[in-house]
Amino acid sequence: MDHEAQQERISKAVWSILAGKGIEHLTIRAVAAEAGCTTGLVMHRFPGRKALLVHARDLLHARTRVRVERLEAEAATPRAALRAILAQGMALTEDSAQEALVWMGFLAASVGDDELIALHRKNNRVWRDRVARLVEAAAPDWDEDRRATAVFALVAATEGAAQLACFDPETYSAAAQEAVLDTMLAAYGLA
Amino acid sequence: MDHEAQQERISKAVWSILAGKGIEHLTIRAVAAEAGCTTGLVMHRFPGRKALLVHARDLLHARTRVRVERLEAEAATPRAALRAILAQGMALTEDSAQEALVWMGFLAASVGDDELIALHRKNNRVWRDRVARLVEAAAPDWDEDRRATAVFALVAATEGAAQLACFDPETYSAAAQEAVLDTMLAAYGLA
DNA sequence: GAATCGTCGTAACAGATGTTACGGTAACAC
DNA sequence: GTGTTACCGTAACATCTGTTACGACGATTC
Repeated sequence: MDHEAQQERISKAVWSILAGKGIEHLTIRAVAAEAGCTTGLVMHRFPGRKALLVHARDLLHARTRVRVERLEAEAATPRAALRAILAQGMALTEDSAQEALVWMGFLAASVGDDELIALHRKNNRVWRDRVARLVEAAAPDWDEDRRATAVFALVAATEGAAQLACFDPETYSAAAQEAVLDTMLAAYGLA
Repeated sequence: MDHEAQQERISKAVWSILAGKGIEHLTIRAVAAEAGCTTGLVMHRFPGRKALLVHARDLLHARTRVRVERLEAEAATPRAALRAILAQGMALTEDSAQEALVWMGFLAASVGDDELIALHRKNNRVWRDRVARLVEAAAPDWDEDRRATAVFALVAATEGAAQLACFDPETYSAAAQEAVLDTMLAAYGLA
């Protein structure tokens, strides 16, 4: 009856399949089975397969936004906030490792699709701007080039680390990821 | 007539589709069309679709290996070699941006597939070990933890930067990527 | 109580996909 | 010339996929 709740349940099924089986197995029928409903309901809630991806992506983006905003609000200093939100983006727990897989699924689905690429760019720039804002607060006297480079390095390293870790957690443990984050923040003068 | 040459041509078609249309559009027929042959020939050269992915991946791995070994041989110092091979892994040119997309396609195809994941881990550890060897040569007095963390950071940052860049080259230009690499090497004391 | 509307499950459909089987063709051996 | 073999293109097959259409069921309204 509650359409929004149904959409959310279906989007969670999309995440689950993306993380567990990969984008190649993301079919309407698989989503319906995972969500515990029929393909009919899925198609009544979403106009098509791509809308499924878009909504699941938007929802995940919104979730991480509130999570990150809470971390930011709870942090004592901009530097603590910076570290907290970057750590949140890595694959430190089972859940965040799965999220990294989901993001990768969205990314893989975006190749060759202008609409999804545009969506990715928009969301990713929001993320980068958030990190940039915190870096600016943490080091207000830096010039723009230095800030931009540090932001790029931090965003790239955390994203890359998450990806490496979720495919080879033995080689790249949670402790190793945190060590990377801490040494980078220290090396760039943001610790 | 030359089976190996045919396999290579077909694998290049796989790369092309992976970079241009994404893994979801990687079908036998699309590969055959891209390679300029029939699906019959593709299936005579490869036992199935997954073998297509595996061979294309192995071939790309071998290509980057010889490229990286030449860069390493031509470098004057271990630090120069380190920078050269890491730069090679970023999306600094149109070709390397496409390669980053291809790697992502392989990665996306590996989700939920134990055989492909194992292959990815093996190849990726080879890559990490190569970086580790150069870091060790560049900073022989470091303890193992410090080395491992630096290696992880460098590998993660370059891979992450390549991924960010190939989806949003305006925001993450080649110059910005090189700035990230240089500042990271400097920050970790490896410049 | 009858009509109407929203909700959703079932089934169908057209097209695509991986894979297999078969047939033709050219080179080669004798 | 005839048989044999390797090669590969065509077509078929079963299955899967996204999407659409239709009908049943329940609530609501008059």
